[in-house]
Amino acid sequence: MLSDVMEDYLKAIYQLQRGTDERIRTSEIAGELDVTSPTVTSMLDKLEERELVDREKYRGVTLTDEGETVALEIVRHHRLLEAYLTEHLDYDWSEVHAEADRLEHHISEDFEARVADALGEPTVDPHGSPIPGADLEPPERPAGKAISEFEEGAVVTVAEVADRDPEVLSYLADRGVEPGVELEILEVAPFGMVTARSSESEEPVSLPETVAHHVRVVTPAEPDPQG
Amino acid sequence: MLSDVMEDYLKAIYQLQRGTDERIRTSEIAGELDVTSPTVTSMLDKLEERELVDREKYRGVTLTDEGETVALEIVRHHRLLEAYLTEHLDYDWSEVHAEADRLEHHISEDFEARVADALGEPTVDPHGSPIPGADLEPPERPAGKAISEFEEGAVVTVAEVADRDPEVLSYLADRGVEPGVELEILEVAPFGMVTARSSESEEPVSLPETVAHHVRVVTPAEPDPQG
DNA sequence: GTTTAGGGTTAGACCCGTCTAATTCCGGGA
DNA sequence: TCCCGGAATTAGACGGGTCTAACCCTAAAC
Repeated sequence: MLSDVMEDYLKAIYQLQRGTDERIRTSEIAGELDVTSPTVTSMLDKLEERELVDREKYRGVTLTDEGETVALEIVRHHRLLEAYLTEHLDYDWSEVHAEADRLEHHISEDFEARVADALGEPTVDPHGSPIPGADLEPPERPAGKAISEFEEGAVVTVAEVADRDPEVLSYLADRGVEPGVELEILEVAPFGMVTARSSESEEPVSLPETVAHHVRVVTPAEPDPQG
Repeated sequence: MLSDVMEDYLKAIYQLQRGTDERIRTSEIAGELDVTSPTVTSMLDKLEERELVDREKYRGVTLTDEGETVALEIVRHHRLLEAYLTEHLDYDWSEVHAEADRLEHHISEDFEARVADALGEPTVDPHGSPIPGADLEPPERPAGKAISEFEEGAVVTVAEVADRDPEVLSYLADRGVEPGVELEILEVAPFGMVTARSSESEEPVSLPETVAHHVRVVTPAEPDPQG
């Protein structure tokens, strides 16, 4: 009987925690959900009360196993919806996020199962992000590394584009940067900007640091390191 | 900027108004939505404030044109979802109502349009209820008449089964009472119970008054009176 | 070891949707 | 016409989720 809002907090904490083992701080959550810090504090009180987060006052929170399970359920809904909308309702890769956000709290278990079935139990969504399984076990770490960690001249394959801004996604899609595409890295500027060329396009793409940060790639030699 | 709850009230008023021109009374809405009368009164204050209902204190409400438009939008969502779930996600006719209720407030205009397109712009849902058009003009009255208004021996075609209880719907579906099926009326008891036999089944079905009330039928001679 | 900047928490308020208890209105029967 | 039962409204409370203003803690700089 968690509210939609509580689920949003748990999901936000999960996303912020992604990859790291760090505690998540009040202000990060506030930024993610676009609310004020006191609002977050009071919600953390409630989540702690329900044993969905572990808390150290003034030092941030971690999800408990139970909290993580709830978050994974929401993430599973979100990513299944993204996949379904893309596959069966002709949505574009760049448009699905907002719709999935609207719906993720409101589908039944039955709906979830039917959608998963219609898609053949997929394990990644259209952005290349892993879809948690029906067992809600925490999935392996995301594939690959941020593109900015590679050197000039490297040839890599896009594994995941985790940005959520439709404008950014359209920009990338227009230039052939999407999961599965091969990229040659042309330049890595000291301030984190990456320039690359997709094998399917003449025009190079420039990815400012904030964007590059969301583009994860694997090398052909190391197709999926799994952590 | 209407809340989900406000939309629920408008939809409830619309459904209760269906067919009639009567004002809808506080207690009817309370019963429909399973809240108390004072709760309804206070919500009616807000809806009146926003000019979504016309109100006469102590005498019930009517939807304004604007209120009706909002209600029609929700009803359109609901019935498109029912049709989509039945057609593309293998839901049974009797199961779709609850899922559509969950989702109807949370789909975008874009989603609505894509679903309508995927279905070929349908005009009735799986229960035979008319789906309001994208223009949100008030649709014609429902087809046909309640089955209890016919006499013994009449042969009629089921146009609509507007009940929402999955148990009732399963009962009817099991005995072949669904839109499009031909029925021979065997008996109409004075207390409103109707017994009939579908052309596809040996067993007659008995419909208690509360169920019969939701089963609307047309005669072959008068296939769709449209009001 | 002190100071201090900046994020975190507490205090207190507000709106929404709901409830129960008390009051008021409406309409039918005498 | 008056009364009365049933329905509607008003009054007041509450929990959820949010805010602003004020205060407090932490950690880094000195």
